[in-house]
Amino acid sequence: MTTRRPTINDVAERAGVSKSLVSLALAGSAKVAPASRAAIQAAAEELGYRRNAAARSLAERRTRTVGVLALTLHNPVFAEILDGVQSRVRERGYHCVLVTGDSDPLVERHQIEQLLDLQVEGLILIAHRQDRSYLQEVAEQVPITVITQPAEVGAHIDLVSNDDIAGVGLAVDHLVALGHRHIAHVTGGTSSVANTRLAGYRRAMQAHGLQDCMRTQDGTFSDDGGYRGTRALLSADPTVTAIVVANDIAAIGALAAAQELGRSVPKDLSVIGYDGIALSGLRSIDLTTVAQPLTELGITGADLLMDRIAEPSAPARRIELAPQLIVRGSTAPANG
Amino acid sequence: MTTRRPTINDVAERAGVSKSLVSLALAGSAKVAPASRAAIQAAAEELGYRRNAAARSLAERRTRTVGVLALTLHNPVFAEILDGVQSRVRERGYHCVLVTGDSDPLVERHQIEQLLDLQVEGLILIAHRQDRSYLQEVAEQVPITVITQPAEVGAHIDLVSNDDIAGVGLAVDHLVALGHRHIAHVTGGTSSVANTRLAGYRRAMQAHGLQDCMRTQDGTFSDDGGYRGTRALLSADPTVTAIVVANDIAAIGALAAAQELGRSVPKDLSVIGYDGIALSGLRSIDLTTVAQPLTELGITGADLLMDRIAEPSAPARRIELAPQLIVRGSTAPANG
DNA sequence: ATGAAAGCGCTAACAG
DNA sequence: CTGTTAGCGCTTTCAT
Repeated sequence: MTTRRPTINDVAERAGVSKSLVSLALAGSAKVAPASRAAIQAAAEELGYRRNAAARSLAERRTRTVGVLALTLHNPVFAEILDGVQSRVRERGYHCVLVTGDSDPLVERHQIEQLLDLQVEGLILIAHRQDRSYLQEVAEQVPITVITQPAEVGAHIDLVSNDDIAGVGLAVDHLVALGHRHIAHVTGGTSSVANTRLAGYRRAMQAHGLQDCMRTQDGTFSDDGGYRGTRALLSADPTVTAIVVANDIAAIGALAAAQELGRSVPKDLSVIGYDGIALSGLRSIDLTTVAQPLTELGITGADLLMDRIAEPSAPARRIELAPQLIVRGSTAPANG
Repeated sequence: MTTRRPTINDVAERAGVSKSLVSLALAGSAKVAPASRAAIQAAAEELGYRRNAAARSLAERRTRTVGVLALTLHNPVFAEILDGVQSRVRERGYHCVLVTGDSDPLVERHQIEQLLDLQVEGLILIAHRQDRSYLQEVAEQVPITVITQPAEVGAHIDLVSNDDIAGVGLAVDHLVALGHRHIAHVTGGTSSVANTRLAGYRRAMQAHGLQDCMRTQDGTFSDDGGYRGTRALLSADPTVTAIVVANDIAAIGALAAAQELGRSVPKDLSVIGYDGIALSGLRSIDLTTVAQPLTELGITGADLLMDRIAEPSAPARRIELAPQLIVRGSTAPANG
């Protein structure tokens, strides 16, 4: 620990060869004599040698590293997307450096700058908070793939998202099929994701000729937002029999609000979430939800980025994945 | 993006000075003439220059980076600890590289090796799965701080953990005060953390003279583990009136199991969790729990590591933080 | 206050 | 198959 780390020179000296040969051997080249290879391996082993990643990337002029920014680690939805991202990135021979902005655009931007300093070869942004022009600027330096954020993205940026319009449609369809008409929406706030889900709600309600029954209430993507929104909604309008909440975490808050107001779920009130996090399936929560293909979102995002790194001038791709309704115990027929 | 990134030489040329001066100016040295400084700043700006972290660490022979390994990102308990770690590490002028082993010891080890290749100056392990001898070996190369894992740690390794023995004691005390005697424990499995909590349970029960009422059931630290464990327990022994579950996530599973078996919580059965994750406070969960000072655990861990990096030969420190009982709606008087 | 020169540890041609 | 020679982009003496 106190002593200097062994370098490739130390290994070369000990093995009695040149350092280039050590480099070759360590890279697994076929044209190193078995004897030399063995000597080198032994020397490296004995010395506890590990190559210096900084020196390596400097010499190779590439870092084999991609930066990944997740909005927050507190919502498990990101852990699930990250599973996909990390596994695929590693499969393709790159490393991930993971950072969060804790939902704060400034921190987020600072983190992105850090990643850029690290000379990441690409950037994956999972539900970022940056504006289009900044992203565009960054995209000029390094390929970017955005996961989950349909709007706010400029040219040259690859994108994979879930089809939220269709997803919220699934939710509304399900409720309508159960006989509900007074279906309200508790929103996720003002982000582009929240807006898209709101738009999906409006479109679906209209498609069912239910525009006169539309009712929206401001909320956030947090437990508390869902709780407050639902309380306000139910107090102001007791005719509501079903609520589409902007995400699962907020829907869990909605469940609590309903319970406090004496509305039994699903008998008196149906509640439906969005995301499909593992949590929603916990038996004590048992939330009907629209599941995004979370891991696949991550895998696809990683593929997009790695493809672009391999071929930077390829045209930008926009992929939309299909959501899936998971019916659980928080929804039931109206007037049940 | 296609064009080569500007280097310090480009900046120097453009500003009409030597690259050493650029280096000095960028480091904020006072002995750079204001005029040169301005020219350099302007040139850097125009070129969109950012210094290459790899080259820098190579020249400086330090990376200003610490590696952080978290057991998994799926349990939000780690997000909360990480908040503390990251904020303090950054405050002290270092960067974090965050990785997970997804609860798999092999993946975990591979990740640690990666971090070592990156030449991190220190390692923070949050609930790792490595054995003592491997850790010891790594600790010879780089300072290590372990968060949350009381046992399994050798010499020269700093440590901060929650006092789980006392924590489980708090839980048992609370239940005893409510009149419970048949207090069972659903364990977290075989990890050292799980063992410590089990030991805490046994000790507390004995302290109350309740050794004859002790009842333990194998579980895991997951929702499912809590669910299965609780089902098995309740089916085998209906006299149990209260359960201490190994962590919050598993306790949420326990809640569901109780409900399915027709035991109403807290009326017929008290359930208490461990960790104090935000989730446990959600109104629809409302779990009584023993809260660890999660953020503080992270901050303290970061401090320990940074202190040791600054002074490698200081004696190892072991810090234990005090847990705190949070009484919510999942516990109530016995025979209520 | 500024520049020249010497590396940091490694890879990558290029000769043999 | 193996060694020599150049850097990669930056910091850091050491002169001036």
